[in-house]
Amino acid sequence: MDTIDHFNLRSFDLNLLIAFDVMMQELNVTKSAEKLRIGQSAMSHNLATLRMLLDDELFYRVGQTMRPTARALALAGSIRAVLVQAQHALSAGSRFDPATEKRAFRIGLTDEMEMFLLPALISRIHAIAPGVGLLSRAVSAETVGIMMNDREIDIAIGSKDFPEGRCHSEVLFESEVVCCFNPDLFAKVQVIDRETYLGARHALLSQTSQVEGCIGMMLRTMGIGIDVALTTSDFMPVLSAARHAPLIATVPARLANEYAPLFGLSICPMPISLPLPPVRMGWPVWSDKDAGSAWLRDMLRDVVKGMAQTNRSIAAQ
DNA sequence: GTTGTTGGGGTGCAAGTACC
DNA sequence: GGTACTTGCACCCCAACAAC
Repeated sequence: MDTIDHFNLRSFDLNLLIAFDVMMQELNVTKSAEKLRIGQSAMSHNLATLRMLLDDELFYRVGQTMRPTARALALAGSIRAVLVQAQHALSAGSRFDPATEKRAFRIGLTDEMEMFLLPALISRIHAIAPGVGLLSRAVSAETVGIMMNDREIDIAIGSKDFPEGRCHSEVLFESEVVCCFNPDLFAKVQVIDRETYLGARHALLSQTSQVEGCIGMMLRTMGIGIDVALTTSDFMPVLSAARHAPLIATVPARLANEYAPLFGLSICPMPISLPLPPVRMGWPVWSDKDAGSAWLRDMLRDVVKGMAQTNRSIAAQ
């Protein structure tokens, strides 16, 4: 059995491991500090202490982001494992062993998130937690709070704010939309510029009863009106409509990149900058002490992080 | 046992630096 | 010029220790 050098460990503030772990997730000193609820300079001091103790730069700056060194990458897995184990040990009465657990989680997702996240999430869960299942429930901004309150879902993902006080939330990733169009139906158009966008008819997504959808609403609040020919809650009909009619489909970039080519559609950046809310993950306060729920949140963070890394490598090629 | 002193650790402020 | 990170310095808190 391994022995523990208590004397040496005593000289190492274990909070530094938490700082390291958060830094590995955020790769940003300011955001890590916010997450730990300390000042940005305190976070920087923590990093400096870690660098001195571990005799490695750990994170180095590249432009506006921080990148982990090989040593940091090598340490990340072990440190995360130590922290997860500590959390499990401390959450009395609430243990969760993914390898043996038989349980179904209920996740509230929009149609977009279902297509985007679910395949990668279930693939990851299947690999490490064969007894865990997922039940996807459709949610909207109007229903998410009620469903959490009624314990119909363990976790929800969407772009709307979650009811304050009754649940916690955190940003999973930033939103981005692009324009998709059938080049055969838009003669002489290579790129959708502002003038073309405003002069065209549109197919949009809407999670509410509003015909104009959230994109149309955002544009209206900016004093811009567009001609909306179609809105649906499902993005596949939106893309299909753009394939068969001279319509511009404004859809999330993540889905456009994957599915627009299947419909023979061209993809262009959105010519008008929109204040899109980030995609957030929310969970009810009653699930705070549920180790399984915490595990699922970690899975989602990892899946999103993995997708971001994949996108970065594709962009770099 | 109580009180005062000292030193270490953690944090924030502010200035400096690097990068876009 | 704006944003993000680093660094030096000062402050505060708290534990350890000494003096009474």
